[in-house]
Amino acid sequence: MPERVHKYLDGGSKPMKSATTRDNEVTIDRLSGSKKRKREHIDDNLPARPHSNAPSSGSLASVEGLSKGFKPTSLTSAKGYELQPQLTNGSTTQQSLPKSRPGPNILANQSIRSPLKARANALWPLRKALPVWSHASEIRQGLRIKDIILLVGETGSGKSTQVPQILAGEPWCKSRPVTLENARQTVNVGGCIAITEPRRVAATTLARRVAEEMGTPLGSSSPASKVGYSVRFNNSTSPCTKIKFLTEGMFLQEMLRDPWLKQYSAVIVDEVHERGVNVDLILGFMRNIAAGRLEGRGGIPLKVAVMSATAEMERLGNFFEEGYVPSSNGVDPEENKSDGSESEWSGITSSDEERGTADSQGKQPDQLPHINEKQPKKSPHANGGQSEKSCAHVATCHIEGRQFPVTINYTPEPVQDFVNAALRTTFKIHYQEPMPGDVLVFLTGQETVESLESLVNEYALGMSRDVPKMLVLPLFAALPQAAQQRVFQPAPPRTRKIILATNIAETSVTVSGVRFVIDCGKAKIKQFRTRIGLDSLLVKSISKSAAIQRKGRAGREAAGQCYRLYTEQSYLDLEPSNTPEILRCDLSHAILTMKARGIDDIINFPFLDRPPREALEKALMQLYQLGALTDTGAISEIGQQMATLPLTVSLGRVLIAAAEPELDCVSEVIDIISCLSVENIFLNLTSEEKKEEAQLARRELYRREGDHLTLLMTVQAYAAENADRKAWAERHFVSHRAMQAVMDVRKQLRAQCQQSKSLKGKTPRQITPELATSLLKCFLKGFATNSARLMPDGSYKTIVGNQTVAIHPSSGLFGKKVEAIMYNEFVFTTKSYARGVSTVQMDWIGGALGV
DNA sequence: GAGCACTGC
Repeated sequence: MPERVHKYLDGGSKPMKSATTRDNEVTIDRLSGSKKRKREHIDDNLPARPHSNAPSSGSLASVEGLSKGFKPTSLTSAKGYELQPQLTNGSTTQQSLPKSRPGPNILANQSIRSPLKARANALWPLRKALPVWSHASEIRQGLRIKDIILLVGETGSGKSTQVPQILAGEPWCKSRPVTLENARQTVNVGGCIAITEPRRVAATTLARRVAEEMGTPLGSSSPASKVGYSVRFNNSTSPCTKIKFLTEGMFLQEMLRDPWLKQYSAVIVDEVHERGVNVDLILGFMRNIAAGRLEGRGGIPLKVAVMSATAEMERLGNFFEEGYVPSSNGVDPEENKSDGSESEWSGITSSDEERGTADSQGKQPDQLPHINEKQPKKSPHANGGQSEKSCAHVATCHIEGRQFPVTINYTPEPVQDFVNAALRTTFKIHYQEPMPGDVLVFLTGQETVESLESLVNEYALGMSRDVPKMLVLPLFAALPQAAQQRVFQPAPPRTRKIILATNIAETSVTVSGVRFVIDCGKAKIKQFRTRIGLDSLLVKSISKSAAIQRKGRAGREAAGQCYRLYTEQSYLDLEPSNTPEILRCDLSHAILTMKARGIDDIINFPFLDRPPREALEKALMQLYQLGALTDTGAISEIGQQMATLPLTVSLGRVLIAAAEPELDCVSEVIDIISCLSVENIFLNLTSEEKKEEAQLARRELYRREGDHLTLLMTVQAYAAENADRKAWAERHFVSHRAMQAVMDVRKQLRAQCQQSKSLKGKTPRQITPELATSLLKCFLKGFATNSARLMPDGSYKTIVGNQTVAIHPSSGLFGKKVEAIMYNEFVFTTKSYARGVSTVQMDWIGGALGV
């Protein structure tokens, strides 16, 4: 049953009328009722096209002044904190104080001496009003008694900023000297709290905010700073850091140096519901440490807080409880009896095992025999046994969020063309809903965003002059930074912003001012097919939790509305949550990460969601072939080196090979690898004219050996440009933003290779054919299995697997026929493509494969 | 003659 929409102007008595609708009641079923119609048709909800003669009848009473209360928008992080202009240079929080912020008079005397403290005091009432504060003692108490707490907190509960501060003053949160079992030396354990975040912006903005709230300088700006952060390319901590925000990747990197996390008393794992690969690894490591013997920490417990926005409490709870269950085999009898709780937990364990098996069977019909999940635990640590036997090891706490209600509208019939449906809904909202209130449309990709953009703009030209204007703003990751920023700028008066976004707006970016969300119900999702080593990127239905997340974007500042361009039944049929990334990606990097941190038995690692055995074995095999693992499956010296590199396993292997004396091309390989690990550096041009122009401009960069050498030429030319690199990039139709990222990665890799002595300071060399050959042979050390040969019919077939593969049109070798090719990526879109392609000789491939 | 959602070290 479609919801009827009655909307009236703020404070006005007249119904808001659509310029072309006949009455003030509009049902959304018009959306689908006209699905067969061509877009050219002038729908009831659409204004006349400019070239059409249809008069735009109807009037909008008193639209003047509707935008009066319009709230200027600002760039906010995923956490909703305003990003101050000084964001990137990261200092002087006091300068970024908005002048309008009322300072409390009672603190006036202090504020003269310490602006930091004054600011902190001013923020105090805001903090106290956060929903999380009513749970502060519950959280403290939970972690005093137990070592693990699960916090489910909806958006706006304040958990990411407050929980670290709530815990920082706890008696267990201090540095203590201990003597380790095997070593005689005394080390300090604990004192600091780590908070992991999936994204860099979140880590830096949260750190800045918490520093402000605590009245302490941020990070490395002062040796007395208590709050810091650590993200790639930017580490800002002090000797006094007590609370440290890290990206998940950085945290795993720290674990490489210290698997026992000795500097930390607690680890807070934030945004667990997003379920990236890294967070799954962290959860497994945390379970092993928290429930283990803590021998590497001198017996001092590691407190763990797991924070999630969705209530997967039960699963997470079971997951951690299982860590304490002594496995029935391989455990000392003496230790077994020390814990009487085994039988109590067996119920939880088996039910979870059943569910886990059922889950995986849904996707993989012929599953291998069930693998025992339980780690062979030697004994629960000291705290576990002494508290009440009936009490579990995991505390839980539910924190309510702060979200305004959002009305949901479904279509009565399935929608075929969601771009068309989104177009109609956008105008329907624009005509019927009062200002202010921006519209956020979730689409699948650049293509759908751009096509809706031109459609909306086209129809908007035909709107009556009484109607507020529309400002259409595309938003996707590949969009140049300046264009992305437009989304955050306030709209001109009497203008409604229509933001057309990919799922970048679901988590990474928050736009304020949005009161209407249109959700097409689809997204592009990447899936790795283990058997053929192929990555595919396909449009799929989103999950229920993603639909809820999208809906929530309408209710952040006021009550809002969400228009789902699908039926209620389709919503009910959606998968409950996103498939965790670990079940749909290449596992080689994850496994190398585990091996390098001392996990020998991958099959028995505690995965929250266990990848199919086939995927694990495939990844182990790849690592073995690359020389990262020995015959026994232990990590090799090469594997250890690879794990420290911020690269995929294949690229890491190439970089290590480059230092071999007979190849000796580290500097050049770094240049190429930096490009391959960054988004496309060549601008995607749409018009034929521009394309030809670009081809001409890039001619001096082009190398006939293929894309690898072309990238090298480009980096060298860019790096040699000392006058104006931006202008250079523009002249050559190269993305300046991408090149800046390339230079960051290049700098990091060069520093790392200088440290390991594999890179000696050398000036750039002339790229001779001999050097080119060395480089390509070097890349084959990591990519021999990514190679294909030319068949008599002119197609290419992969050497391993005999799959047909075509050279991607973005490659310089597109349409060329050569003996054999090596490629960086094997992707499926409309068909199987090789991207990042160079020509190689068959005997090189044979040599690299060891045939 | 195609087209790439989004993170991260």
